[in-house]
Amino acid sequence: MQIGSGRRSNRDRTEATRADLIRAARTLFREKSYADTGTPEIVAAAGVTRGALYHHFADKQALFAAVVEQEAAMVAAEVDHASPVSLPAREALIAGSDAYLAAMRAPGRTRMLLIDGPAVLGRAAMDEIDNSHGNRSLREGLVAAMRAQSMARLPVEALTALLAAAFDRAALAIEAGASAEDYRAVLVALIDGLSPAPLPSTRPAPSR
Amino acid sequence: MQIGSGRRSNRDRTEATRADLIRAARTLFREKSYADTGTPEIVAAAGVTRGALYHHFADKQALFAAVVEQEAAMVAAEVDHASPVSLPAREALIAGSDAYLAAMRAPGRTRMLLIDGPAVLGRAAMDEIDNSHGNRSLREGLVAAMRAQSMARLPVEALTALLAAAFDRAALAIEAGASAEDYRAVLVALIDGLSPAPLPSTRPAPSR
DNA sequence: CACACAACATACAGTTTGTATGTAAATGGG
DNA sequence: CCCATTTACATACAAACTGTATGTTGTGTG
Repeated sequence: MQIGSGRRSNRDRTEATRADLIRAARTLFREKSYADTGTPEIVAAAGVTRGALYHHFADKQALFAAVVEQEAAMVAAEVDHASPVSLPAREALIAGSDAYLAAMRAPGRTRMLLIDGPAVLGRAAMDEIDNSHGNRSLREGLVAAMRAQSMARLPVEALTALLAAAFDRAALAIEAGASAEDYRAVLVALIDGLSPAPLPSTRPAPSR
Repeated sequence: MQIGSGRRSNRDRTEATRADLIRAARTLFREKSYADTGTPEIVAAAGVTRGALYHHFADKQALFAAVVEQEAAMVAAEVDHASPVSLPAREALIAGSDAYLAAMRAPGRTRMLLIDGPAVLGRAAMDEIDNSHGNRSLREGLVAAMRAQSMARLPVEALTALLAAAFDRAALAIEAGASAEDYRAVLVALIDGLSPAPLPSTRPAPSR
């Protein structure tokens, strides 16, 4: 039996090969760094040759970009899934940040998205990817909180970027073995600190 | 005339060559990325051969580490110089963050310290470098603020790391062309938000 | 002064990336 | 249905780079 060996359309071939390449590359980029992963290794894992790679992608960076974009979308999906719109603004933000930290625990994600991504694609490109996927819900959550008067009115882009940066660093620290509770407590404190008036019971988390 | 051509001691030779290599590498690493800078180019700029490089440094990474360490120390020195201990805790923190953002405007510093550094040396190594130079004053400032009751008591390591991450991202955004005022305002808001009670007149400092 | 060693310079081997070329399969018009 | 063209690959090649091994010159030392 030959699995789908008959006459495959060109579009199917392309789709399948691209998917194979991206899948193999994703696995390797999660295990090792971008620099430590060679194209011969990738194509071997994908079961094709380097010719196929360079036919479908301009270069190694382009393949990496495709992988990163997909991975960022996956993270964003997990986060969006976990923070329903029904929650009040502050709780939605905290739920979202918890979901983000949980999603970033998948092995290799932090290095790929937070370390190699900016280094290989540049921070501008990473910002674009982030803004088109993950950061959008964060920014919308912040805008909603501001509208609900539960957050100080601040430049939205800057606030989004800096909170996202804090989330990112927290994810890195937690993967490096730091206390997730500590980082969560500080993140919550940062969020709550942005409330114009102190919330009824904004008891600071106990320092470890 | 031969500049110091006579009999140079071995220690002098080593010192001079290492300095030449680090200087040339620093210039190039500030202009281009780590990946785009080859060792042939570095040694040519330094006026030596690759043999000298690999005699004094284990590999390209080790040279990069030396450059990064020096650059991080320079930044830390500029920051420490600009935030005298006489200021009250909050003002010292803000002065320090301003100084940090100013120091990071030196061309190429953000890429080298915030992008390539973590990617090439790993975030663990970068944390070690940061903690031994720049982050120390930040952490001390935070501890002082907590002691002065002008800041919520939070896990110090986590708070230091997350604020540093926000500073870093602000530096990157500003270099990318974002509004320095916006980012400064958000940073100040984040710092002020950590005060347990709203200060009497926490009027945001006029953005420069 | 001679021997040992440090500080290089040169030569080499192995990999990797991107490109150029070649081949088989698919698409589309007549 | 057939043939020309294009697409999807595979193979071969050239260039560059990194790290190492080897050779040479200068320095310290008994």
